[in-house]
Amino acid sequence: MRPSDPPPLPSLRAAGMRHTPQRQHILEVLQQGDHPFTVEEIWERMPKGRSGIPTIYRNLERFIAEGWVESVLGEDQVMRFVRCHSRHHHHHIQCERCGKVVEVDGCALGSGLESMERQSGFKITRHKLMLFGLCPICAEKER
Amino acid sequence: MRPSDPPPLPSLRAAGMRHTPQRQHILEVLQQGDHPFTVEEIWERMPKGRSGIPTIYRNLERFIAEGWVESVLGEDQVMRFVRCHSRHHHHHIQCERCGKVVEVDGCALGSGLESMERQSGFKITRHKLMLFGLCPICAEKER
DNA sequence: TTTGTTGCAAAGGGTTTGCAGGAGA
DNA sequence: TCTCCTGCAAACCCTTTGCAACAAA
Repeated sequence: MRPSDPPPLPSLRAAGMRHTPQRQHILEVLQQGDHPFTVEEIWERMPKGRSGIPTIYRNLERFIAEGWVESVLGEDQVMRFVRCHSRHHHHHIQCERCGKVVEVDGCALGSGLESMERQSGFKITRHKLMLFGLCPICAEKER
Repeated sequence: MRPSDPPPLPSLRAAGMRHTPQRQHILEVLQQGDHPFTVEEIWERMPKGRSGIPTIYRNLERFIAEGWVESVLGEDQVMRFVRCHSRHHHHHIQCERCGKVVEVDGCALGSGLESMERQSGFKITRHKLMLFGLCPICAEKER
């Protein structure tokens, strides 16, 4: 579990991007919230002067390409963006009550993949898994 | 594996819907193709007279509510719709080359879920998994 | 100074809504 | 006949594009 160990902000420079306040802010917003944000939510949280929506879209696209951010389509069919803590294979679990998201390293599928390959005859190359449930705090309240 | 055992067309009547040619056709299109279709692709395949796009959206929404159809967002960020063969828990595997989709009954996660629960502290209640790979035919060509 | 970035405005494109006419039962 | 359903057109809304001004290095 890694609910409270934010990774350092990635180096824009190292990824061949110029450092701009807008990029810094987008990453900070995603960094600080522990749940996915819509583009509009990110925009609302941008400091004074409020950057343009297109800037946010353009940068999210680059951050996703770098593996710093991931997009998830919620049940409400709205696209949201989360900061990826790990660059390795991982999955996100979102709390259905408070929206909090944590990352789980590694893959839950394991031998399940082989069984699905046998069943289907397919050679499985990649997958996208989104998990939903109750975080420890909300689970406690539920009882 | 169940690539070629289409379920009977569901009973519109039993679901409280009137039987209309449009509904029949939408279900038939999804039934016959073994891969997800965009709304436009369904529309192109509608017999003579071509129904309206809104009709397709409205009906897909109802079919999804009935569990007859599932929506999947492809890697190209386009929404597609597939016929669900099973009403039980299942996953779809899509061939990255030919687009064919098959269903795998049951769940590949199994004990992986418990491990993720332990790791995260979350109580996992549901998940959405999309698998990609190569179908037997395309895998053969690949070699 | 050079070139990548931003912001604005407008275009784009998929999806939804309102409403009157039409079809199922 | 009574509703439900469809089709059209328009509205919506999220996302992308073009372009000139701006700022990082």
